Amino acid sequence: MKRVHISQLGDHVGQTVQMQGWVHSVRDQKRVQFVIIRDGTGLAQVVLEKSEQPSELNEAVSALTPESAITLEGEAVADPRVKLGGVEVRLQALQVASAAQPELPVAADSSLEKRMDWRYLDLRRPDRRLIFEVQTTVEHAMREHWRREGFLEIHTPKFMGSASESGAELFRVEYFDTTAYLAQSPQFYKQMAMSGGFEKVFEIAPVFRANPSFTSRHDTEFTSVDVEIAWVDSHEDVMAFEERWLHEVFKVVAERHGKDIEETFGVEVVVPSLPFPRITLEDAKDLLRVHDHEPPGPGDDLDPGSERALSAIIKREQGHEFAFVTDYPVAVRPFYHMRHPENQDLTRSFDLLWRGIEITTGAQREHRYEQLLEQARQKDVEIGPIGYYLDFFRYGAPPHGGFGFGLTRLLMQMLGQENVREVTFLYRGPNRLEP
RNA sequence: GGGGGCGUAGCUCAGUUGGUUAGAGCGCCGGCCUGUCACGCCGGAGGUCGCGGGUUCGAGUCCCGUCGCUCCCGCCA
Repeated sequence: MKRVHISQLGDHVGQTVQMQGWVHSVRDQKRVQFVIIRDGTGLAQVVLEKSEQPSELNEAVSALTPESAITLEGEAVADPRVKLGGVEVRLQALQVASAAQPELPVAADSSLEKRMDWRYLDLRRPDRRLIFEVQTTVEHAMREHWRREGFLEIHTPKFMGSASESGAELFRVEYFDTTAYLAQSPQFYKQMAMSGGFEKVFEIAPVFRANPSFTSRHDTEFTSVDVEIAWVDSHEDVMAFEERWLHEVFKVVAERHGKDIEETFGVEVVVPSLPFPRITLEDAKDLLRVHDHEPPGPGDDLDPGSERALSAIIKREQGHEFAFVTDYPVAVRPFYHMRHPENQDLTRSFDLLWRGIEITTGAQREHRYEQLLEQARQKDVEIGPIGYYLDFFRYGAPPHGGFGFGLTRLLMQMLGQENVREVTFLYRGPNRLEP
């Protein structure tokens, strides 16, 4: 007997098949019983006639509780009466692998908190499943693109002896007789790869930030997508890579899931045209003022409200959902961002906004040892603990740049979700360590 | 860390100016129903109104405290 996934059922009409999945619902009538079974590929109707004297199989169907894990066998039959795909399975045998207790603790419309408490039940919903189908496609498309362009994948340590200077707070952990810190970013190590001669590297890995942030787009552990590229002339080369790469990723997602995403979440996956708009931070502030949105003061980064407003303006005026904001002042960037040769107050840096939120921070890095040392001093960065990092630049470091990219923020915007928790397999925040 | 909002049945919520026995929909349990597909119909069970204190003849409702959640700001991806 052939074991089939529900999406393949149509190819097996007339055959006896085995299916495995969860009880989606049971409609137990006088003369006929229906079970809707669900697996990772979809929903299917299972039917069983009932005579005056109910059979053992009838009794077993009557006893099914929603969300029980079952294996069943039956004949796949085409029947135009079946609204669910026109095919149903005439039940012949049923095994309950694991019965669900009656009264589920969550429903699709439950609060986010309750759904997080019972995340495994939440994830069984087909629309939640789609999120992770898309995530898998996104990461795969990213990797394909990287490999085509000769990138190497690296896995950097998550235990560190000192901060990686992202500005975020550090988690301290006991480490034998000393203290270690959880990595906030693979920043220093991907730069080491540059000095290691790898030229182009990427990493998709967790990062940890001890910020007590209570917003819909922050968590204490999240998946960061990191890229670093050698021999760049400026941050422009980094942006050129990122837009090309995202264009490709969006193309793949749109082709493979565009229709499902539109039907399920009501949002269109728009493949962004090249190049993405670019605007300096100061020009962005001017643009906001022209449109009656008061931006933060000189020298300050954009606040979330300004980011939303800027995205909306650029979308309206240029028809583009993305925007690179460039040339941030030294004050709001880490010491290792390279400065503009012609203006020492500005960095060769950028953020990428998509649909109003920041999904990337990037820059050309300062690869000249003396200059880097000087910039660290100017920012009052303690040199001692990062000596190992500074050493990376003592014996021939190529000019390089890169970016960090928030995978969950991308998915949240792509799928019209209002919270990164929805697109995170298991969310970690200031008040959540379980499940 | 600062500010706003919310905690009532398994789930989502309503609950008037403080007033008898706290309600609805969904779900659950039982019965009925000739193919349902959001099945339908009838019946039933189910509550420490987050927790503690106060005001009052009387508190789900008012006051104070506390815990939890959530969103915004700050910080960032």
